Amino acid sequence: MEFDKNLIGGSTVLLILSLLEKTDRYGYEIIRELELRSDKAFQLKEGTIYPVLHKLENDGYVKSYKAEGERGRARKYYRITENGKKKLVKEKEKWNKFSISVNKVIGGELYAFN
Amino acid sequence: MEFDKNLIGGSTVLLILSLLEKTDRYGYEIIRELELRSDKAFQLKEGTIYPVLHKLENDGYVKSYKAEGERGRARKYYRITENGKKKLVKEKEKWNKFSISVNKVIGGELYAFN
DNA sequence: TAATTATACATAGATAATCTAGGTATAATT
DNA sequence: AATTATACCTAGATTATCTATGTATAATTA
Repeated sequence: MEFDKNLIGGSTVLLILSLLEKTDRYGYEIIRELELRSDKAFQLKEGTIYPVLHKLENDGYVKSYKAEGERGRARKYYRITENGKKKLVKEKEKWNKFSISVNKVIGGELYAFN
Repeated sequence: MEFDKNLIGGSTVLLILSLLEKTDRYGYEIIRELELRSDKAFQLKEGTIYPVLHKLENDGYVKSYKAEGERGRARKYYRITENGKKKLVKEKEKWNKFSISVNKVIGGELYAFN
């Protein structure tokens, strides 16, 4: 496949970086946000998201910092880096090519944002 | 995730059944056809496609039969079954929900068939 | 005519993404 | 005091795809 598993097997990197593009967020929040925005289609597990965030930080695409929340335990916020923004552009391009290709094969409906 | 890995990790089942919906095909042909239709975006390996076809047959979604080709070794054609057609409908629905959700999260462009 | 190439099928083991299942820590609610 | 919600973390299981290799047949090339 031309698409690596980060996209096909997992669009998680694309989704996480997309959220971080607009504002800093913490892991737990990302899960809730994805659930909300996707109408419950995305229900990422904590066991999925935290290792991905660690890898993203390790790869230099995001940078974390600690901050207190109103409730519960202290939060670890993630901010997208310049490299992360470049990565996001590439991931979006891959997703576009991938989804267009799938639609070509399966018959090609039209999908609008709403 | 609501989407099982057959879709997220692999849209192969969706792609293969979509091709078989129109006409019977053999494995090697499916690889070439996907490559062609996707403008080289999909370049499935034989090590991927044959095990998937075997599983699809085992699950009753396709049925195979032998036939001679013009060149090379004898071909093994696959025909989609009634259960396979039902499966395809579900896989398409999942793909639609998935791609719409991704587009909502990443900003929502519009993707047309062409 | 011998070697190579293209076609065509097949499988074992490696790799990697996600999930399961457990754990820790803190504050609010019951 | 116990439970619930928030918030983080990781080890191991599961599974999809790829890598690598092998077999078989016919056409092409040297």
